[in-house]
Amino acid sequence: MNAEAATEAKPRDREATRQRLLRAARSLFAEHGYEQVTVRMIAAAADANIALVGRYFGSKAGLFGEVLAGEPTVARVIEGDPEGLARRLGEYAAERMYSDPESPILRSLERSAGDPEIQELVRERLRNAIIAPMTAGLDGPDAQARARLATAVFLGIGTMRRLLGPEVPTPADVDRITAVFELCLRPHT
Amino acid sequence: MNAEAATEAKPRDREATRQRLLRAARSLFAEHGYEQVTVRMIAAAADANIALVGRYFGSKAGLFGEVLAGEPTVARVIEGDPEGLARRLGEYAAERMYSDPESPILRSLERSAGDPEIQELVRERLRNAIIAPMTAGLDGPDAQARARLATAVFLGIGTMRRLLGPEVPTPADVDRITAVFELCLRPHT
DNA sequence: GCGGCTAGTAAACGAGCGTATACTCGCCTG
DNA sequence: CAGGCGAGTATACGCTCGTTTACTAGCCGC
Repeated sequence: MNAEAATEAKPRDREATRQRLLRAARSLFAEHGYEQVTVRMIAAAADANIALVGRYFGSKAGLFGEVLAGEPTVARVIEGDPEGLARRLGEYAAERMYSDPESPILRSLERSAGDPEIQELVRERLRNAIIAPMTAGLDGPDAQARARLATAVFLGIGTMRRLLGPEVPTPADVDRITAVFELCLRPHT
Repeated sequence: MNAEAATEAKPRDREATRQRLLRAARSLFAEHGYEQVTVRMIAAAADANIALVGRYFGSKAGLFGEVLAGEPTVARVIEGDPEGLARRLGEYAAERMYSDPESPILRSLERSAGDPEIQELVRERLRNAIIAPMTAGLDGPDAQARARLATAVFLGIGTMRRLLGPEVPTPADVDRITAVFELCLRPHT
């Protein structure tokens, strides 16, 4: 009757333990950001030993990198027809402003920037997984600058939500945010 | 001939030392954010003893709070006629994206959020010094939501600049960013 | 001229961190 | 059934952090 089977049985299974650590890390990083999460928290959440983080991922930074790499969350929003991109971004950002049912790792991007190694990981992820595919769907020479601006708005909304707490978005909010994204992404004034 | 007079003479002057610590802290916090700055760094930069931080400001958090309180930087941009607010925000954000000649403490807002006490300070500062005065210049029932969105864009641009490095803003960028702020602040669609 | 208030100093403390090491135990092969 | 490989564990190491304490030394009023 004690805390034996938290989520599922735990036989000696390297891969299963690895996955538990990965899932726990993903959840915690998304919730609190890289710096605020300790390997002890991750190990406890995964019901695993601290040393296994080092054993399976080399280091905390390595684990974070693997979490980032396995994160498909935003691709669904960004890829797809460029026509509805602004709308999808608007809805996603508005919903993110309200409540965060699934925890997207994107949320940790803005607040994980202490260790230079981590900053490099975040930068690369930001470029390759967000700005690059977004730029690919745009026309014009300043496509990257526009994608960058849209990403800035996206991150900023997340930051505000984190700092000030969620706020129920009205349909008007979604429309306004969508319009902002459209303006960011529009080829030229 | 050794490192005696770094910037100015240093007689036993409580107030002067306090100010040196305050200035050093302001600069470092703005550059690296709260978490990344240690009291040892501050004391070294101020050419003062570590213990004085505790003595004069109570704690590192207290020092940060005093730095925040004495920061008039953004008021100049936000206050003034609401007509040109979007333009001023646009120019400031664009310039901030490019280069940061004077170091505004605002930059540390987004990345200083670990300690709950600090988060509370940042939240309060964000509300009182940015959102509230911005809301005051707007009309309509959703004025605060609009100010909040504009602030989100503002912070997001800062975050991007910090993560990806500065990028030379073209006049078109300034215009686009200004248009974004106008859209954020406009009463209704 | 000197005693006491006070600015400034040096050093250490305790806690928390990421990481590494030495060990135990369960399972699977031969 | 015996042996060993590897998953999992307990624990400690080294470091840095913010903070505190005990001390030194300069100025100012009497």
